[in-house]
Amino acid sequence: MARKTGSHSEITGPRIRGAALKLFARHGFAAVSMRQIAAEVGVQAGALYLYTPDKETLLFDLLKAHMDELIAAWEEEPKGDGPLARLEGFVRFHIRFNLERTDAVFLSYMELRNLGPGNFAAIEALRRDYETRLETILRDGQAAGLFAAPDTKIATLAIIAMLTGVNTWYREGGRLSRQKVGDIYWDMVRKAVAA
Amino acid sequence: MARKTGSHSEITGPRIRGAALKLFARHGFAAVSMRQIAAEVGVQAGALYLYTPDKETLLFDLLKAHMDELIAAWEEEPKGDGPLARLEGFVRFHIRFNLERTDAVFLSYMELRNLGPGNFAAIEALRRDYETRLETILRDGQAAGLFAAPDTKIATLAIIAMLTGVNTWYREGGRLSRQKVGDIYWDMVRKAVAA
DNA sequence: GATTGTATTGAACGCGCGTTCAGATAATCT
DNA sequence: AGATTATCTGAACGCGCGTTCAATACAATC
Repeated sequence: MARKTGSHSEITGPRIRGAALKLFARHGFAAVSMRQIAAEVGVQAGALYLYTPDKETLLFDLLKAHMDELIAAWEEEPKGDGPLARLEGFVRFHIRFNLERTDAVFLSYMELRNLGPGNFAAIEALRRDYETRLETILRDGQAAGLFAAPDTKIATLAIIAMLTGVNTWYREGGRLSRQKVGDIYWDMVRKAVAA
Repeated sequence: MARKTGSHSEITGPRIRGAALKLFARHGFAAVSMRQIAAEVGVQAGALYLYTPDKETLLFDLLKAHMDELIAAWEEEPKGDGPLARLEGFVRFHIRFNLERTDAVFLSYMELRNLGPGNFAAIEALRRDYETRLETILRDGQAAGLFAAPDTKIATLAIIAMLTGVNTWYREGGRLSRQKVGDIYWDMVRKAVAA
């Protein structure tokens, strides 16, 4: 036996990444075996090595792709006029984007420790890159006298932690719509850094 | 060979829990073997089973003890006069307590998924218990017209996520003292829920 | 319809896993 | 001093791990 009818690498590759993302997020990187991922896709474990050199690289590729997409999506987001509108845009964007990729967000916060030093540094750099975009907004607002955060670096980390926390409790079809969640968090963030 | 001079269960038990806490936090529950824990303590793997029925229970006991201590410590904290002082007390307490137990906090947020349903529910209940204590403060302040959070339940989760985030970046001997960190976060929280 | 190249299988590799338990040793008790 | 009890060792159990690779089946091309 070998390849089944209609199988192609353009299909199997993404399916492997999708299965790995789902299983890693659900059970943790170390708790998921290559055989489980293969079973989810419907191939034998050996076939995975046509698409990744090893298990850690599979994880790294998922994290790297997520961070790249996060930054790219923010770059394509329409920029508001002035720091206040830009901050509102960031708050709503971050919540919206993260709620659409709960597995990848979970992975990014949980499994960095399973990367070797080089891979770890690469993801960390992307994270700092993203954070800097928020901090720039805060500093601009501070300079314009619109904000009065006691420390823009800490405020950046505090806001991101607060917004990312939405993923831990939000459930589709719950008490609040995504729109309303955005409204609530924007209200709190706006006041927290207000002059 | 068997027991070495001066070995006692009152010493080995805590040492096992300490080693497990450190290693689980560092590498993740699934990535740490019973043999590694035993090696850290200086005994053979079999000896661990004098102190825990299995690996998952060892994790559960660590998480349970942490949550119990968190709630007990908050109960013993001097209560401020009125919602505003109580909220300030909570903010400063949460940061201080969590910074003193980084490993346990990390575990509590990362490894819940490695518990069976019953153990998971027990820890979740304790977490909700702790959260309720903050929400009560917010609701009291809201009733007194001191606060104007758009949604006390969400504000509770947002504040806790923001405060717990301190553990991800704070380093001893860094730019900011613990006191200053408390000041900064209290400023942001106070304004975020202000009327 | 034969040839070529790609995608996949299935078996195997050495290794470490969680857990059990009979036996050995040190501390304690009578 | 001798018996008892608490503590720990060391070997073993079956099992699944990540990874490799020759063999193989299919698709595409000629």
